Amino acid sequence: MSSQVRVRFAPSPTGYLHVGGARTVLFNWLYAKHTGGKFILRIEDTDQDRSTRDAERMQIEDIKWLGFDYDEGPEVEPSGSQTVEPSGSQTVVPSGSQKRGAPGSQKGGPYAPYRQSERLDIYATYAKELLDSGRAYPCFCSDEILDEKRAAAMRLGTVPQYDGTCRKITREEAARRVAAGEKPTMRFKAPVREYKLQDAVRGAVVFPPNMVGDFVVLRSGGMPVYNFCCVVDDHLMEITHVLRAEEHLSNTVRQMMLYETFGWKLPVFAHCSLILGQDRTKLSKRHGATSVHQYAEEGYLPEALKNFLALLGWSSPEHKEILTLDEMIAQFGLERLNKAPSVFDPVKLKWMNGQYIKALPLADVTGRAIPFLERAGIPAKDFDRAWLERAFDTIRGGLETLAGAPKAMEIFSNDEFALEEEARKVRKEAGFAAVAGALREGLAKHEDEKGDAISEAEFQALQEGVKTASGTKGKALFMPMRVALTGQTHGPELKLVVPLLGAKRCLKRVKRVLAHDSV
RNA sequence: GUCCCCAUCGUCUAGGGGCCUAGGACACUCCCCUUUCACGGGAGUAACCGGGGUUCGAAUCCCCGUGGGGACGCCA
Repeated sequence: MSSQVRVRFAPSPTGYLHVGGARTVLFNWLYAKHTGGKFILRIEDTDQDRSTRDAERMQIEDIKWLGFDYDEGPEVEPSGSQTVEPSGSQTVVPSGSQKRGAPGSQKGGPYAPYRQSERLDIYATYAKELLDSGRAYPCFCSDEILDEKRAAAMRLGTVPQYDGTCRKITREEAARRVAAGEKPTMRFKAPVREYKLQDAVRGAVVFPPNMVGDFVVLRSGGMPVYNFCCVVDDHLMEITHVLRAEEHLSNTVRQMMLYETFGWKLPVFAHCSLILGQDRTKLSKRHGATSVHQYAEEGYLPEALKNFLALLGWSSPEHKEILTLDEMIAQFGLERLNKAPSVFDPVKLKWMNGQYIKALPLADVTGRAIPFLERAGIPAKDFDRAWLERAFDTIRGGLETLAGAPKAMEIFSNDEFALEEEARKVRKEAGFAAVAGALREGLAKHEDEKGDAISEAEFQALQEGVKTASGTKGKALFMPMRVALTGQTHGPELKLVVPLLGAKRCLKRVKRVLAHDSV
């Protein structure tokens, strides 16, 4: 039980969830599922200027849209979910019968709260411990002086780091200055020695002595800072593996110092390579679409996005490209994490999304396309569902995103279509009138005798009639019919389109195209 | 600038001393299927950053160089 894997995703709620974050969630989540461990969501909102509840809500929404559930986190209802017992010391309470406040049933999970802004008293305790033991000290240096010194160090070609000026200040003097209204930060006395990290993806990483100076653990307002909270929380929440992006690699030495002074066991660190934009710099907003939300809106499927992201920095031991979630869970491991950074290729994502649109159960994808159709003014919700699915099935093969559905579905939804450029040329061709005319007669006759419904076979028979009546065949027969029926020179097979449209609408369309000026 | 990390087709990657005249996928080109478009199938173009070692043998191991990235915050 105590050896159970516990991983976490710890975003700062300062904006949407971006694809890099999404991949980090994915890897953590996969690892938890793979090992039968727990996946925890922790909100790192100690930067009060930038963190918002709105952003937090958005990120959680995106995480859920992607299909990730978490075992512990803010606002997780404890009943019904298999919440873990802290240190395995509690008895398991049957789900549903837990009382609020009972051990192991706190809101969100046994290590609640999961929002750092709600854990301030915890950090205060540990900060005090550092101060009392002389491992940290108040620092009264102003921003201006610090900035100046940093700039000077850069110019000199050394690592800009705090010079320890305030280490010399006595407790008495510090107390006096605080009483006088000064607001110090609290700095941790960084030990000067080499630190060796055994990283699960990088291998042995050596941080030389003097790599970092005394760093801030408490802001002047008393608010703790990332490196400090992260360590305290990971320890308290019994996180066993820290899977995060490489940008945190050099932070790790600071965190190791903290683990060391508190005498806490280090979790396993796994720093995966970054995702880069086309220009090979860290993927960011200026590279275009980078938020998960944006991809959702553009008609990408969460399955496709997950699959694509999984292959950025990880590869399947079976060398597969298209993997189901279950396959990913079964095959995921830290050993196959790639050290080299990878460039995000939106073209391949698109391709993969198309693969999923084609492969997912028809009823499922059709359902997901409906909002896109509705948004484009196609009242898909009102259509007969079976009919909609059949229609969607004829066009899904050509779709790369769901956002393309409205345009593709127009062939079925819009009887008042305008002729495309190429279609106009076809209409001007000599044989057009004969074919379209024969088609009109055939459709009128069908409607007269058999009504609106027209089967695939019936349409093909009708087509034979048009063929003989117009004396055309092949493309000369086929293109005019397509144009008269759809206004386009391409699209799904007519024998599939016509039965879906019905004789009546087909007739109406042909008549309209035949009346030149109307289109 | 300093420190850390990284280096296989344009991109994602396989490979971890002989199986490599380097495999797959996206993209691109061509062909086939198709009375359209797409889908699908087939073929093709295209890579081990450079230099030194180690070794009978290096894409693979070591060193140096070069290139790229990241970090150097009272951001995370």
